Amino acid sequence: MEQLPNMRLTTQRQIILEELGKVTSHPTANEVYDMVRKRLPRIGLGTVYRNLELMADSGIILKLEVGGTQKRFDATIEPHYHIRCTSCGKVDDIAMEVQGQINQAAERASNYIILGHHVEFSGICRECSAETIKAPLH
Amino acid sequence: MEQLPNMRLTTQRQIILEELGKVTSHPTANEVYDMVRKRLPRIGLGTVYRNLELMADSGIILKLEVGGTQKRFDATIEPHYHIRCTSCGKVDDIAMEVQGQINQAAERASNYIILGHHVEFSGICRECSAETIKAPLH
DNA sequence: GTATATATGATAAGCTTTCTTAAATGGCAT
DNA sequence: ATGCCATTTAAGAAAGCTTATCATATATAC
Repeated sequence: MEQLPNMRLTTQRQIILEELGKVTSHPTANEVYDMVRKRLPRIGLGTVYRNLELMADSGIILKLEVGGTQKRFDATIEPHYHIRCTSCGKVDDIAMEVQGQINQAAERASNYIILGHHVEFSGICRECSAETIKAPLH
Repeated sequence: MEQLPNMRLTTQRQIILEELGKVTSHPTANEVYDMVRKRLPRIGLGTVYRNLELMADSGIILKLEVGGTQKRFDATIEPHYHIRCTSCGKVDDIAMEVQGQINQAAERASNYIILGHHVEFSGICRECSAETIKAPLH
């Protein structure tokens, strides 16, 4: 989780970071790839993955290991929780207080040195619950 | 998350469930495959994946969507939190109280119908922290 | 300017899900 | 019970997502 001393700020990295910062959604690696490719058409998907991973390790961005098929990335690194719609798969930030005190509880309840925690809620978003009401007989 | 009415208890399903119940670790799909194959040598890896997924959807078992490369499965379905060692990747249960009240906080802070939540702590397990002390110059 | 370290893009490999086909099961009317 | 049909399942193949590997290119340090 530390900034590596010899990490260069390449064009690719800069543009990946910029594009990720433009959106408030939590794009998948492939979505980032699509955004970046408009400005760097010759970039490889592997480079996008490698750099998202590296930046997540350095703490510059957040990698969301949430439910669902694909992993997602977030330019906002202030600790915050997420909620995923089990119906459409969308992931939103949730504006609630981070429960810092549960780290101490975890420290007491385990043999681990606690580094942090992440909470993911699951639920049904407003759009999907509206869908369900409109078309309940599918 | 509901038990499907027409879900058969096939031999494959029964043995997958039995083998998963035998261990307290949180095996990956491939580890379950290895265990099951000793009793059903002709079972396909796809069948193991499909059935673990199906049983997780039905609520019979738990699918841990935690960090790391591979997903893990757990026969214990009572709500509980997990902790993952960032050094060796091991996942343990953590014996602390489930914070049910944060679901209400999440309900207030979002437009979602909250179904539940999961907490994953990250930390360094005792074995790995001992390693680090013994060999700090790697 | 040269040596060294790091990054890129292409490719391969690993993990997981989805699709297809064939077999098995359960219900229902003989 | 027997046969028929619709549904469910397994297995294997294929496709999708992610990570690792490799040769080449690029940037940094001296």
